[in-house]
Amino acid sequence: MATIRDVAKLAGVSVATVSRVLNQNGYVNEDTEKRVRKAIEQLNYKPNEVARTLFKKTSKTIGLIVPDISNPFFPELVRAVEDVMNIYDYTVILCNSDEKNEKEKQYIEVLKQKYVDGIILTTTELAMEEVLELDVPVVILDRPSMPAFPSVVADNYGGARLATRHLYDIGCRKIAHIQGPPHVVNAMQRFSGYRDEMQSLGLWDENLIIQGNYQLKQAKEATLQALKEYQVDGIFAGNDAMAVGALKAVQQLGLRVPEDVAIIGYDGIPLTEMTTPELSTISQPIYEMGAIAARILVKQIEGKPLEQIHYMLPVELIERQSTRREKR
Amino acid sequence: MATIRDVAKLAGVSVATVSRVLNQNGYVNEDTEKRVRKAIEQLNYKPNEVARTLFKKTSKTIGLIVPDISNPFFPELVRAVEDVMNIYDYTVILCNSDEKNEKEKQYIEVLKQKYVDGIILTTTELAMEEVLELDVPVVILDRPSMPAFPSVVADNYGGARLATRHLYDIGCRKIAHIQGPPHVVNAMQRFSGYRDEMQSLGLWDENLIIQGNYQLKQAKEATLQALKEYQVDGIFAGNDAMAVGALKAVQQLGLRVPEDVAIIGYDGIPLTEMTTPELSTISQPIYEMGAIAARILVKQIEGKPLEQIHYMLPVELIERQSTRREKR
DNA sequence: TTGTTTTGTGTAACCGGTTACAGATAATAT
DNA sequence: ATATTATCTGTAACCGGTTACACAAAACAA
Repeated sequence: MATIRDVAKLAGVSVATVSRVLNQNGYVNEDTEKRVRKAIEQLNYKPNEVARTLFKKTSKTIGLIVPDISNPFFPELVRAVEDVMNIYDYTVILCNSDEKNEKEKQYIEVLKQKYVDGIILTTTELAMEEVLELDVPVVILDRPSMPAFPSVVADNYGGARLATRHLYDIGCRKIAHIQGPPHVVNAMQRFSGYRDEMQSLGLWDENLIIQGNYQLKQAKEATLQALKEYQVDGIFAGNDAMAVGALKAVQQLGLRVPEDVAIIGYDGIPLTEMTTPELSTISQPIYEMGAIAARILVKQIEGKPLEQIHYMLPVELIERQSTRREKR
Repeated sequence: MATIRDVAKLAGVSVATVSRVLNQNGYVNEDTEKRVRKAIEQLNYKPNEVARTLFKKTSKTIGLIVPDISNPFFPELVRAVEDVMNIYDYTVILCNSDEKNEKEKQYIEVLKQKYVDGIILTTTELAMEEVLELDVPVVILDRPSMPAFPSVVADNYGGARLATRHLYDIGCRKIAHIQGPPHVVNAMQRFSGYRDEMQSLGLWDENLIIQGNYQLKQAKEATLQALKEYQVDGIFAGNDAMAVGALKAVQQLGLRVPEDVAIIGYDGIPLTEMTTPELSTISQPIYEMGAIAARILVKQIEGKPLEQIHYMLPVELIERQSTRREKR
């Protein structure tokens, strides 16, 4: 691979001049520039990003830490981040934390050693001291955070109320909630929305809470159990995977969806359109969340002011077959 | 951030000695080493990976190019690669090529400039000169390649014959095939398997070929069309998303699955368990493919010999409700 | 006792860029 | 005509590691 010194020699100039041509700064005579460009062309010279990074302390790379890319919520998010970063000529290092603090810390350490210019974190319970110590711009994505860090989240609480209310509107009165892991903040926010709506409807009953751990299978089993013990005519699942689990449980018991039990999920992943019946859901603007996170990270990196630090994006009720029945 | 020189000063030694301690090579006196380690501890020193990379020309980073991470086949593959690379202390840069040659080339260029130690390519039709020019180890994943490059693929041809034969075995005689994009090699291999099996069964009829472009919606529309024009009692879809499309089309026409039309997909993504009825499919060992690709990339990087260059992994028929009926 | 090998450490060049600084020339102002 | 400023280019230090090489002391061999 040709180096800047090879180019300089071939063009008969110093490396400084070549560097000036490359970075389009400082003064360079037109003819000189032409010679340099020709040499670059001839040698098929590409500047070494690593050398550049070492000196400039900026790598045109960011880290993106997600719990698990194979969880269907994240691919679209990751795609959005990558798309936007690509526009700004940044490259994305993908890390799977499995929600484990230890793994997360290790990744952050490695990312810092590699001089990443910023980090987007989609994570639960990162000890905040760690993050505070970061000398790197950070954006917290999907998971609500401390006020100090820019963040992009969707309106979990409002979405949960919306979902619950929707079930009420179509006639459900025994509305169960399948809850995500207690240590995941957004799961708790969705639970709060459900609880508050149920209370204000005068329907609150804590027996109607089902633990699903954000997993299809666990949600299915827990729902089977719950349906045997309590009467239920509507289920609000904390995410779409669990909604599918609930759907399977209900169908397995020979009940009809939505006639006997209506079901609504949360997230709006493509999967909800693939079931039979298609699942109603609260759709989060997943791509937009990723894109915004990426954009505000770039702004921070470039030292530009953020006109807004916390983004709470609205969610949308998507009404499909699983809750479609005549309103009473 | 502390540098190696800070450590050296604090420990009262030269940078060379510190470097020796860090890399556990050369001779270092026990006491000296202790002093150095203490200094490292005190300063919370972490070596700068970039400086190291510049000198050693190895970055402990690899590039992973996929068509589109939000296509449900890839998250698991990516996860596998990341998991394995993580074990070997490599970091993964994720790139989405959208199957576009131009984007792919740009990524490869950037990756090279960043001194990645290797690249895993999941791509269709990269002009091979580009790859050949790579002075970086490469593994081709999922897409069959030229003999020169190590590759990991599943048995597309065999899987397609298996799927087709399965439909025959459960009694189907008018077996349609929903085909992926003609420029994608694995789509064509699956088609070949279908064709050969149909021919050997004496059932071949080219009217039974449906274009689905690997997309759910297109597959659904095309299937609706096809079902109106021809009689069909079995559908083999080139991937699972298209199988879902077919399922929706069949149900929309008021036909029963599997009684009137049996359906089988391809890939074995989690989605196939979420539909009603659950979809039979040809399951590829997705995680294993990714893991093997990562391992042979590491081997190449470390200069170890590969005991095998081309891996063709077996696929498996997963029989679920969409093809479950009494065999005749 | 002398020669050889092993152990331990430091100096300085190197990886491939960027840029502060200096010096030279050309253009413009006074 | 001289002072000032703008343009152009090169030298060398620097980013933060690694390692070839030199040298000294200790351990061992003859």
